[in-house]
Amino acid sequence: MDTAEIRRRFISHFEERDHTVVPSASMLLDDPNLLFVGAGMVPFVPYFLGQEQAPYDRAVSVQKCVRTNDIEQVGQTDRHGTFFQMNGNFSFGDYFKEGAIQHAWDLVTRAQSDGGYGMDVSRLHVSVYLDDDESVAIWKRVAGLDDDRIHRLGKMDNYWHMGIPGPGGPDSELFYDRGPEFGPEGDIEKAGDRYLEFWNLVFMQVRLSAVRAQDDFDIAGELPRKNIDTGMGLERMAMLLQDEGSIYEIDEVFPVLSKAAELAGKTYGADHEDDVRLRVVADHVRSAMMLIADGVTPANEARGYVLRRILRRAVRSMRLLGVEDKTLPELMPVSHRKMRESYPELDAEWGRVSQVAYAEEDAFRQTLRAGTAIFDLAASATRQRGGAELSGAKAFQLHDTFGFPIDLTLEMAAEQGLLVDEVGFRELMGEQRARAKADSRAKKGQHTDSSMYREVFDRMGGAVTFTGYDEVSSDARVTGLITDTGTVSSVTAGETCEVVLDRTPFYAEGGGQLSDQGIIAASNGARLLVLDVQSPTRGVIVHKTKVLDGEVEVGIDAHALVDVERRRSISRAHTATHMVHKAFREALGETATQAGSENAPGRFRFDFAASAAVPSSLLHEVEARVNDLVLADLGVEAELMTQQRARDVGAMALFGEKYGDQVRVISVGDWARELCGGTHAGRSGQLGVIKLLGESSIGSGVRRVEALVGADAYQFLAREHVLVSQLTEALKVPRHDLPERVHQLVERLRVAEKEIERVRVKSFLARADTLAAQPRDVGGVSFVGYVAEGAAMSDVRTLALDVRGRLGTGRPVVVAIIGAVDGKPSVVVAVNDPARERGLSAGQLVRVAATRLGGNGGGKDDVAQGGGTDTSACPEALADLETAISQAAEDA
RNA sequence: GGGGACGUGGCGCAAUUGGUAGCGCACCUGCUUUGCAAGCAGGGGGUUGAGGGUUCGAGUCCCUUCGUCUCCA
Repeated sequence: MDTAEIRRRFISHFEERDHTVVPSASMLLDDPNLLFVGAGMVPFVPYFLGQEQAPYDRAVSVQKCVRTNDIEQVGQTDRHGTFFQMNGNFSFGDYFKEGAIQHAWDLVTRAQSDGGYGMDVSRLHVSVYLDDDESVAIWKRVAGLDDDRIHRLGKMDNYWHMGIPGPGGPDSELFYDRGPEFGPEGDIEKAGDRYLEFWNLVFMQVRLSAVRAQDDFDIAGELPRKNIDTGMGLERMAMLLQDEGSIYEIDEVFPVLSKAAELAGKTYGADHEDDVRLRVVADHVRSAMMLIADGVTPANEARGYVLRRILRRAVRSMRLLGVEDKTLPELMPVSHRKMRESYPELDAEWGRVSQVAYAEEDAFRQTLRAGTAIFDLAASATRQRGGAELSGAKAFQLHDTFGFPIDLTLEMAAEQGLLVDEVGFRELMGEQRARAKADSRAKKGQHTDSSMYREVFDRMGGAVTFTGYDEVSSDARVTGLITDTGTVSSVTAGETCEVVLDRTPFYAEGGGQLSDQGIIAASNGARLLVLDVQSPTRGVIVHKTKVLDGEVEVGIDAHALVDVERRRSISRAHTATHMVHKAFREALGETATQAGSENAPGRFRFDFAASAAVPSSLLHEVEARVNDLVLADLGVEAELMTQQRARDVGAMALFGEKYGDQVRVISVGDWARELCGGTHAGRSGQLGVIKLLGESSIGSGVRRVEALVGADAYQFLAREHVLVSQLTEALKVPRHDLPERVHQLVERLRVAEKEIERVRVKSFLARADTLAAQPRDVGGVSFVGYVAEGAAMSDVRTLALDVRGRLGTGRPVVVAIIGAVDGKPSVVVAVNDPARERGLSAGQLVRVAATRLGGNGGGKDDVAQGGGTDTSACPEALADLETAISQAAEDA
């Protein structure tokens, strides 16, 4: 049974049993604590935590997941993958243990001809939590299992919680006995390879008040509504039903492995190390493809970094298999062909996905080239020293600074007959890790503590109502006050504090739109100035305020009043952003998706995916297009609809990013539709005018345009107009001749300045002849000392060298020229070879002169320069030089 | 978020303890030649990423900032 069929059967099994089919959420849920969705239940967490009311009692999903904690394990075992799919059925206060076990057992054991998985009952085992007699009884009754097939395990194995105070409960797992060839009969939790766990049923029934460790927590009481959360690893199931040895050999993955083996000229199964590499390639290529499809781009931090690492590990593994040519263009299409049935959106995104992946391979090859050069240097230096081992520090530097992977360093060193100090390398890696960990701990203490928001949330007994789509002022009640010290009951004038209201018209910063500002007026006359509005956790909107006057306490009634001008101005920018987004997609193709934006009063930034700089002609095209549509005065509508319907009407979005049923779609006429939670203008005509200011790069593959809208755009254009008028007046040419005229002027000025410089140097050097004609004899040394007023350092130097040249090398010569600009003297001393042989050094002599000038100097033996601060001392400086020369002559 | 490295003509790179910013390729002009990266002569092109500081003097040392590459979280 192929993987797509397994997922189909899973979904229809539960759909037939009244479960709502929920599409997979994006792996990028907007939770700052989560890199990626790493379990099937993650999108449902707000329901389990009671933060939101689930819109259904029963749900079924197949969730895309990525886990990279044990990325080093990939390929080493049979069942570790970075990307995997979690089949899950969920009950929110509906059926409990009996239902969950019943549904699971039925699907697993029902005949394949009857829509089930048809697994061999004699091979199935289950585990339950130690004292969960209830589950044991159900398993016996429903499945008819004997005691020897039901294993009671402890908290480490069979108790579930989220690691934080909240819901928890025992769980029950289903195992499949793969047979004696995978190990001896025995404890199912120990013999990892023989008994494979493939389905975990979690019975959420208690509330935990404290969690100290997996097996150390306090139970506060029963949950009022008990929930079911299950997870069946789709890849593991496929591996069992297809009777393959590992998840890398199932129908969705193996073709990539096979293609990689073909490219490398290897036979899978022939060599353990090669096998591991092939598995890594097969796994990583698929993970990377799915991540990019969800909107991740390679970067040096957070999610982007994880993707980069996955892609580079794939390329690197191919290299270790002996393939140095580009490999992703060969491999990723294979993965695409296998995954498109379950993920049709891959087809629409394929252009962008492949482009991003291939570009990253190119970037990595560039890094490897640079790293190889540095490695070669280090290797030859090591050999020259007579060493046989590359130091750990060097290996670490290659890795840390130049991104050169350690396994490649090892491989290349081996080729050159060198060892690598791996122990030293790992120590340094450990130090780096410790540094980063210590840092993130230090940061966590002060910032990410959201417990006080949760406290306020619990007290409210529900989410804050956002009224801002319909009104800009609302009556509300103060439900929470938070200051630096935590939650407080009141604040007074002058204090800054965070205010939570039960309902608010204030838009919290999000979706690229900046927050509203305004006033909150309490019923007792106190007023608060709202500076910023954020939503630190789902369901809570926090106003960052300064108390202007009076005293505010929790529970008081208040009137929240948004600064309307600012709101309108921001809304115009937001609508303009949508229009520009759509226009870019028209002009550049659907790959030009939004990568971020900022909507501020009167201006906006729009970042989007593009492989190269956008030509200015295209910018003009986009600008003209959106301004046409501003004039067309299209209506702007907001509408709630299902995800499916949003997709049908062609709304732009990364689908699956929200798990909720309803999404909000903003339409500009019939032209642009986009998922959006922001506020907008009523009609496009209200935007007035949109002016794009320019385009730039903000990272590989991402471009940014900045633009003005409305009054700000008009003012900008008006200022530009004035500027041009001033220029035409000053240059006395028609407007359209301005560029040519300026170009001419600049060119003529350049030529003229060059000519002046040439003449100036020539006339300055004219005196060299005179100076060279009358050197003074100082103790047998021909000495020329001269003060050139107004001459800068470079002129002084040229003159000194010129004069020295004219005096030849027939006798000792010392030339000293002093110039002065802006009251600062500079001096150059030039000495010829015969003079140097007599022990005269330009460096020493210049110090004598420069010291007298109130400064210092230095240089080489033949030419040296210095400077000072006292122009009036020039004659004395020359006199001192003469003394020093005659002194030296006497000593010699 | 925390480290490391690097920012110098269009591109690739140099520049001794701080002491006139150079080289190759590309470009322009002329000559020579016209068979696979042609030669010769001449020439143009730089606020050394930006901003401060130290110094007589900063590409070089110090601080701030921006950007690129990279590792760790």
